[in-house]
Amino acid sequence: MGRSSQTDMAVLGALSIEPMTGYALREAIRNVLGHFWSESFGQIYPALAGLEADGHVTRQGSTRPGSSTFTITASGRRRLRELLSQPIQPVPPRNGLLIRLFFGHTLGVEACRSLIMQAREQAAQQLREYEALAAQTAGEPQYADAAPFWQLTISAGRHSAQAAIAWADESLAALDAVPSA
Amino acid sequence: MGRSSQTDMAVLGALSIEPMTGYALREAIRNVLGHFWSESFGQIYPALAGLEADGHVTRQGSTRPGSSTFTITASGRRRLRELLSQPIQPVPPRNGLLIRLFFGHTLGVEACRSLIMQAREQAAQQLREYEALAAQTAGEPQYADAAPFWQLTISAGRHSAQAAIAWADESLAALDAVPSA
DNA sequence: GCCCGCATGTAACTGGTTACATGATTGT
DNA sequence: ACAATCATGTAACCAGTTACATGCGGGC
Repeated sequence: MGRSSQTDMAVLGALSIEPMTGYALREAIRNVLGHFWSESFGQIYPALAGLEADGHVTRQGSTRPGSSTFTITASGRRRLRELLSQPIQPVPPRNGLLIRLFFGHTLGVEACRSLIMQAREQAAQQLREYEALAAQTAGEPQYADAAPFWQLTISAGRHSAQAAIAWADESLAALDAVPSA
Repeated sequence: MGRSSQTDMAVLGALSIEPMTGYALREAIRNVLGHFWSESFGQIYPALAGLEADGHVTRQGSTRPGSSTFTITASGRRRLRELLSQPIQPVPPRNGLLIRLFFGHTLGVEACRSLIMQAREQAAQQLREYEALAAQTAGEPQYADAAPFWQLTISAGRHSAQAAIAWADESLAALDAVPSA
């Protein structure tokens, strides 16, 4: 199978903004939703095929490779609203950084310090990307009614990156007080 | 199968603090690591069996149900250090809240507002739990050398919850400026 | 005697990733 | 001509969850 309502939601959502090929869809999900969502390659095409069978999307151009774009239908928009309204599926947490720090006494203070610095740099990098993204989003008048919502997601990323940086600085200072084995 | 080095890391880590039964292990992972890690029931026992076969843990008491506790061996501790030193496996993001907000124009302003308020309350609840946890951790002298590291993970949770609250408040204000369809 | 919590395990299923296979188009 | 990129798909595999099956021991 490899088709879940989660994937359907992302695919229909992307197509609700503009019609695309499957390939472009994959790029759009990576580049635009990438900061908070991901779909693997092998899910998008089966999802599109299923959505087409259900009449939620139609295929323009031939079935033959190289040219077909997918367009969302009215029933597809209805389905999208339905999917968006479903309760959020909680994801079981799996934070590779925090579990290593939790066992930091075993891992060693120096390794912990280096992990935290690494995390700090990643967050700083993300922060720069969010700033760029915010500016870019503000400058595209054709998506005026969706833009405020996009800004919410960018703002979430910014807050979380800033929190990560503040935490990292605090933590590095705290580690200085720990006897380094 | 159902056995990954990730699970081994969590199991060995927990047993490095004190010997436990498989059942207690599950509880410990849920209650103590729960804020940033999870292992499902069906993974723990196969992992224990595998670790026993590899000589990383030993079983005290009989094989018969009801009484055996697992203890980490010297080779288990070595293996744990090895696992903790491995590069962090990046988890593909799947944020159910942000993807709904991204398509907020389709979902509707009111539904978005309600999702954000929900998220805010969850974060506030978590914040209270972290405060309690921090106090509790500080008051247990037998784990004195591990406690500073545990505080790091609690601090991470606190920062992230605080960021979520600040973001939610900002976002609710921003939504007031959006024409409510 | 019965139910509940502790304890150990297995089997089936699902969701998701990776790698593979194929071919068209475009630019150098 | 050759490489890179666009494009569509499938098959095999893996990780993780859920539900099921079983039994002991203690309290009501």
